[in-house]
Amino acid sequence: MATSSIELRHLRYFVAIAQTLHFGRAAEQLGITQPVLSDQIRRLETLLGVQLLYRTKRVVQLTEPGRIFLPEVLRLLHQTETAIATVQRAAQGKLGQLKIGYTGPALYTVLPEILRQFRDRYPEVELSLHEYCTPDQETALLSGELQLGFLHPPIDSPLQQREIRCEPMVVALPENHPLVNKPSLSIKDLAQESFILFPEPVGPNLYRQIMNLCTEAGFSPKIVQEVTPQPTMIGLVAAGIGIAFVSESLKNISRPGVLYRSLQEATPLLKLAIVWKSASTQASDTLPASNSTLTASSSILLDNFLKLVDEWMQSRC
Amino acid sequence: MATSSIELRHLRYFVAIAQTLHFGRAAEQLGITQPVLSDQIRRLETLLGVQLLYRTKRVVQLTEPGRIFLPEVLRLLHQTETAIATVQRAAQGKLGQLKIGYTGPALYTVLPEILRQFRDRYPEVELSLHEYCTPDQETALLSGELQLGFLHPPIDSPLQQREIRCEPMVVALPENHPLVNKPSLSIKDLAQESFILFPEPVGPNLYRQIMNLCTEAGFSPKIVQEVTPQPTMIGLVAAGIGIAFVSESLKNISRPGVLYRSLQEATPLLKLAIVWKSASTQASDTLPASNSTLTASSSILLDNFLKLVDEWMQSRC
DNA sequence: AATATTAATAGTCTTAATCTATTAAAAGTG
DNA sequence: CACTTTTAATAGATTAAGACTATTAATATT
Repeated sequence: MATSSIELRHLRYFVAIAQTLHFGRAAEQLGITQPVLSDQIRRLETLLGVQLLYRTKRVVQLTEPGRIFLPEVLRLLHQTETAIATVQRAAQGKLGQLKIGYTGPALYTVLPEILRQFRDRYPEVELSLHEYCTPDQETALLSGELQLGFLHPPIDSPLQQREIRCEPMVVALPENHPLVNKPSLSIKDLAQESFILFPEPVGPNLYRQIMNLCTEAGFSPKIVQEVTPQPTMIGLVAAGIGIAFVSESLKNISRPGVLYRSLQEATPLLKLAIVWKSASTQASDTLPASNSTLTASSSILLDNFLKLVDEWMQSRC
Repeated sequence: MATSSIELRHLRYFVAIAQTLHFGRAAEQLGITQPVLSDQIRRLETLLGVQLLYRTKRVVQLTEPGRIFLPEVLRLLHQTETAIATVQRAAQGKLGQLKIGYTGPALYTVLPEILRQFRDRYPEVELSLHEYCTPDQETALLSGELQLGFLHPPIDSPLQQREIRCEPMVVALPENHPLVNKPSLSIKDLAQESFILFPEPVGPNLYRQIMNLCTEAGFSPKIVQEVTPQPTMIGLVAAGIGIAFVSESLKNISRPGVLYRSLQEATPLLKLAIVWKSASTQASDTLPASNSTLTASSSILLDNFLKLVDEWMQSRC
């Protein structure tokens, strides 16, 4: 009883014989002996229930079903090779999907440059980008929804992180504002001002930093508007609604009607870090040798990304 | 040393485990035992050089390459099934290509009806039709260029044939021709007429028949024009160039200005036969038992066509 | 008629796929 | 914390399948 099913071997053998139309030569080509080939082809025909070859002692020909089968099989074998190549490229981190979170400020500083470099090196890796605020990124990273985050420390979750940038906040003023002409600006000068600020949950740490600075200067800031994207904040500043703290890199996006001033004393600092979940979710550190492969299997894509960020930072120093 | 290569079995096993994420259940589903599955998957990973699964003693997960591999493999297995189904349908004569030759007159009688019936029953068989005159069909059938011919016997080649129709030729006359009013028409009445005839090589037998008839009636026909398609001949008759012998079924294509008259005495007969090359090209009749399968492998499509023609003829009696 | 070519057959050997039984590790439970 | 349950890996034996060599039967070709 022939229990076994059709295997790729059978198909490879069939192709060889369909192309040579000669059992002896086909067998030689395949590196097997002729009786084996005869047997295997017969087995294939039995499994299919279809006669593929018309053979006499002298001549071999494809039957009509065989002629129809051949291109199908060729396509199949070709796709098998493609699939194997694909999975091997994926294993090298040249293929796949990387889910990345980022905050608004990250988008105006390092993110574009890093992403561009990564795409240049790994053009077939799909980068799926999601704008999340820092706390949301933390949970998404822990759940595995994101694999890498560009966010603002400190964070307390058990995640790996690496600070990649730290920039001071500056004050954005409408161009006709009286403080524009003051040679040096202090926090105390802002006591009576109307503030445009982001909502607390979007960046609780920075929010606290700003609040503490004001409190130390002896006042509680009057918040007239809470909005999220920094360009929107700048827009409101231009409209004369109030003043705002924005990250220094926002200066690059110059907007008519808005001027930026640094604070002379202590200033809020916006730190940017990349954060990811440690590969050793399980007790992988109990296994001594296979550690590297475990990390690799977890995500080479991530490793490659981190490596690239490292290189990028070194080239900046 | 792992000499063997990747087989469909490995892929089937991988799919099962990728879907269950459980060695035990996947093995059960596959009808094998769990250690076998573990071993085979490990072997697949070795052959690929890629870790597909991340496994602890407790949990099984797909690695990123594994996730990418899965849909490829599913597609591959699906196409394998499709290819198998295709070749099996081809073996039943439901799929394939049949090359058929026909003469002009066949096109105006039985051919359309038979083709339509065949298409209805075997919609996926591609009928490739070629208009050839009788002698050309003979050589094309012998060389294998055509598998079936609709032509006009007799033929002397060693081909199988079956007469499917025999129709008398009628005389096509311009409507203002004096012979139109004669109650019964004889060959002798045509002695002085101008004839429009097909060239001899197109239908040597019929040509000879007509010539003999005229000779017996004591004259040699005056041929004013040799043209091929019968509708063109009718057109020339309508133009008053001469008279013509056409097959009776041409009456169906009524053309203003042309009238048809039968000959009262002996009349040329146009026989139509289907002709094909015998399946026993080799000495297949020396083998007693496997004869049917040999015929089948040669062309079931042809067999099916012949069977249908048989049915069609019986329904006509 | 003789020779060469070719696919099939017979019989043996070896590999590898599979099985059963067991182990090691991890998670849940009283 | 011990105890049970669950799960994948390991070990060893068995069997099936693939592959090899040698031979045969049939058919062209000379």
